Amino acid sequence: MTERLSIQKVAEKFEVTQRTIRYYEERGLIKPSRNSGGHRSFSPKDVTRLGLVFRGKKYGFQLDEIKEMIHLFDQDPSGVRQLERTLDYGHEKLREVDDRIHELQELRAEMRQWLVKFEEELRERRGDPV
Amino acid sequence: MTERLSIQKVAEKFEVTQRTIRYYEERGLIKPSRNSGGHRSFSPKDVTRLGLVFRGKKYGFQLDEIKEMIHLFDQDPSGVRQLERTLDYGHEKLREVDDRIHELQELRAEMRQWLVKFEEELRERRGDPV
DNA sequence: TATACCATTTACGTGAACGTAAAGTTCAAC
DNA sequence: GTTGAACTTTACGTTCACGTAAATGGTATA
Repeated sequence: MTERLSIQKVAEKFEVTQRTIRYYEERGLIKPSRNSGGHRSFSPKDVTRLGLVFRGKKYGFQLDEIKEMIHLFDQDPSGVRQLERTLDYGHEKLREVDDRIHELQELRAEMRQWLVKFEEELRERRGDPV
Repeated sequence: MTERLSIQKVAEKFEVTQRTIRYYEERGLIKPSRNSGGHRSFSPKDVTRLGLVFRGKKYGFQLDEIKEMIHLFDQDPSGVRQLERTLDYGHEKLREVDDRIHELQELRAEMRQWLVKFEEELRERRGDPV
């Protein structure tokens, strides 16, 4: 009794519209199976995969990039060569994520500084003791 | 002799097209001054400001959000009330950045795990010693 | 099996962030 | 002062990630 979900249930789960889910299928990010009547039927694996997609989106990746990444995650490369190529790609993506983190930390530091400066300004105007 | 730049120079500096620069002006993100002939003339301050815009973009913020943020950065709020509101907004934005960093770190951890798994797989197939 | 509510595809619409082309104006160098 | 490159505005075009509507067909329950 594997929990198969309708498109509506999936859409509710991720708080998006059905259109979004269908669009992701259109773009080749997912391929849910169909029942006898042609309705989409989502396996837990399909749902997990969609989770990856939404996470990727949250991080600001494009759908095409996400597509590449999830194909990495769910394919079991046959040969050693293929496995090596896949690993290289994975390391590259990891470095990209590292860079993003680093840049965000720089932005954070800048904002902190700016906030501290303004807080000092506020204390002065209020005449609060330091 | 303050280094005033043409739109072309600025575009080259940031590796974008002139259209992009003009679009940012259209949207109210920058307001470079004009020379007697109506051509845009960018002061160092204008350039710095553009730098903020591109950084914001890199982090995945929308132009409207960036607009709010740079207005925050360069305005000197007059009253204490206004200053407080500005600070609140700043803290909110800082938390958003923190959240993004945290999420990216989670993604990073996942990718690391996945890479380690695949590297083990590769060693096994190669028959390498551990 | 009738009814109400799902789901399906097809296809045109939308906002953000520019691209691109046209027609005219200014600048810089000779 | 003429010429060519750089600049200006105006305005329509494009891609991404969906929104939305229409026409049709499947599903569940009384």
